[in-house]
Amino acid sequence: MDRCTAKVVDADRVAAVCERMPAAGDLADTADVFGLLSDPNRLRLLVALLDGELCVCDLAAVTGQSESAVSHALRLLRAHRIVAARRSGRMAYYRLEDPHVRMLLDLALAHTEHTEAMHPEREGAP
Amino acid sequence: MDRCTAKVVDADRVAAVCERMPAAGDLADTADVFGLLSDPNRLRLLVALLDGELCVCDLAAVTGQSESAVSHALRLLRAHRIVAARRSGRMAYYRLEDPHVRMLLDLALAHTEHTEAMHPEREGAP
DNA sequence: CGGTCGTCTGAAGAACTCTTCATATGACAA
DNA sequence: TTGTCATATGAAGAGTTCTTCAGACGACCG
Repeated sequence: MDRCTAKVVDADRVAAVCERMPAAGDLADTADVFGLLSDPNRLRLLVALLDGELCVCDLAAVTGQSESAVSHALRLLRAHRIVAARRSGRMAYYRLEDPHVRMLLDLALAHTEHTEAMHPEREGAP
Repeated sequence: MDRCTAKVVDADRVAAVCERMPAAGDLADTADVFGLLSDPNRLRLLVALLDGELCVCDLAAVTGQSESAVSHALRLLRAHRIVAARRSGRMAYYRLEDPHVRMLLDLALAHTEHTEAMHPEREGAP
């Protein structure tokens, strides 16, 4: 409507796709979620939490990161309600809280395990 | 075995989770894919391509980006085999090529459309 | 052939993200 | 209370990613 200002080849398809396009806010939220899953260390943390809760130091051990790094990562994930903490004395046990993210992880991991070697960094047409 | 060096609370769970942890390479690939989906403009491009191919200028129109920005984004996506180009004269028509990514998009969008307002940036425990 | 159009590319600067170090907090033990 | 442990935080630096600009390339039109 208001966008789509410049030259357009297939105006009808463009209009149809604009119709179907989710709201900017929804797209931003979705992109944020993907962004949280886009760091190998955070991904390791989340995968570790797939089978149940773990404390910070065990998460550090499993994922091979410093406890500080783990704490920072968990803070981010907690702020976005992807993990939640249970405190018991001075220990903090984290669990995966967002079922939506769990599904994304399951789907993504199922595929990368089957899809052997999808080497990036190669160009398109020969 | 070799990692998990420092203090550990629940050694058995740590060992079990380490077992189940995917290879570093697989995790890196998965994180890469999520990273490609983590930019709102790239996400818009991919969503636009869900229903079929579009040329670069129409993609620019639909997503409200400059054609240069679209071209850069498509180059990245092409390098990772997520989209593919069909050339016809001086036009380039792009389509979504990776069915795995299509599934991730479908799953993610289905959820954000249902899940009203998942506001980020709020802390965990009160 | 020369001009224009659609697309692609490289380089540069701005903006963001990640890691680390140092320190803070709050719980528990002695 | 004092010390130590598990976790949390802030700030700074290194590294990465995005956007824009300027120009290149090949295809088509005249």
